[in-house]
Amino acid sequence: MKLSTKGRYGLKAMYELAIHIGDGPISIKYIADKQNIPENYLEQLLASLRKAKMIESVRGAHGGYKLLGNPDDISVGDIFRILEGPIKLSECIMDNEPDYCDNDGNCSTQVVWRKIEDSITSVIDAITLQDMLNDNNERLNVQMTKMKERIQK
Amino acid sequence: MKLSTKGRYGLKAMYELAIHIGDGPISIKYIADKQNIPENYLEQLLASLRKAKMIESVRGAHGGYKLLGNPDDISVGDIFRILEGPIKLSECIMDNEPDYCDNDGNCSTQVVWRKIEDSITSVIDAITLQDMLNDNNERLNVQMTKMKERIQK
DNA sequence: AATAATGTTGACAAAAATAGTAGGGTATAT
DNA sequence: ATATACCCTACTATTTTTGTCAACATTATT
Repeated sequence: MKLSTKGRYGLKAMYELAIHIGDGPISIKYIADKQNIPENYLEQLLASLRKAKMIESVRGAHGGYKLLGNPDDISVGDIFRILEGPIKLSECIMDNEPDYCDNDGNCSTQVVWRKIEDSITSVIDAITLQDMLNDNNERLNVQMTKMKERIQK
Repeated sequence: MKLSTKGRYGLKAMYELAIHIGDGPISIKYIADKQNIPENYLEQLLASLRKAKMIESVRGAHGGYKLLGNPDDISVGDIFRILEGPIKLSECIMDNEPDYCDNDGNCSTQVVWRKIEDSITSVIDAITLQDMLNDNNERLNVQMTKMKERIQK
């Protein structure tokens, strides 16, 4: 079980935009370089995010992308659902064939899938871009403190 | 984000074996029919589970498979890890290149992956085959009660 | 007005993973 | 013996993922 690059690249790109919020539009090229993502591929991901109104684009020279909305209001789940589709590990056959359910192990496994889905959903919906920025700041602070201590010796 | 058929088929098969625990060996064909899985494909999955000592096989006529161990001791996580590999949504570049970490958004996203992984792991390790059997019994009981009520009217 | 930087779009293609098939072998109950 | 059933390996088809490319549209700058 692993995540596709869409989700990974997408989150990195959005995080990069969150870092540079207020800096004017950020170009695809910059994000691609910084986060090591193929430029032309990233282009497609950003297109999806733009259509979903999560970012906006500025065309022409000095153009690029900006977050649409506050890092506090954008969750990892929002991004994933756009790029990876809904969190659905397995279809219930009942969805398509309402009259049929053999009830023989299928419902039992469905319960399992649903529990996993719910767990993933609650995690990704709880993390916002702002949370990621905060986490990173904290991590940097810890590093700083360690370095200072080492210098003082 | 979805699960591969390996995990889905595998869990169904193991559940089927759990239902028939104590009944003597259950054949691939029976499981395949019951759970609607291609027989030859299921064969491969069961081979993996056997090599992992989760089930044992009896060859020859009237042969088949049996759970090795108690439904209480077999978790969904155990099954998944055999069939789908480890729950690792993304590699940390540090794993391969210990000297390098650009620390620029990568660690921040890593934290996210890890949280999701942990959440999934804790769910699938908490559910055993016995839990699934119990859930199913409960579901059947509820249905029974409803039917009785309807008949009494 | 010309140019360069940048996003837009849609089609195409390579690579990898997934899912399934096939067939010849081996063991065992009857 | 024969039928049943697991064992193993190789192959193939399909789908998904991961890109690549090229022609185009928009805008800042000179």
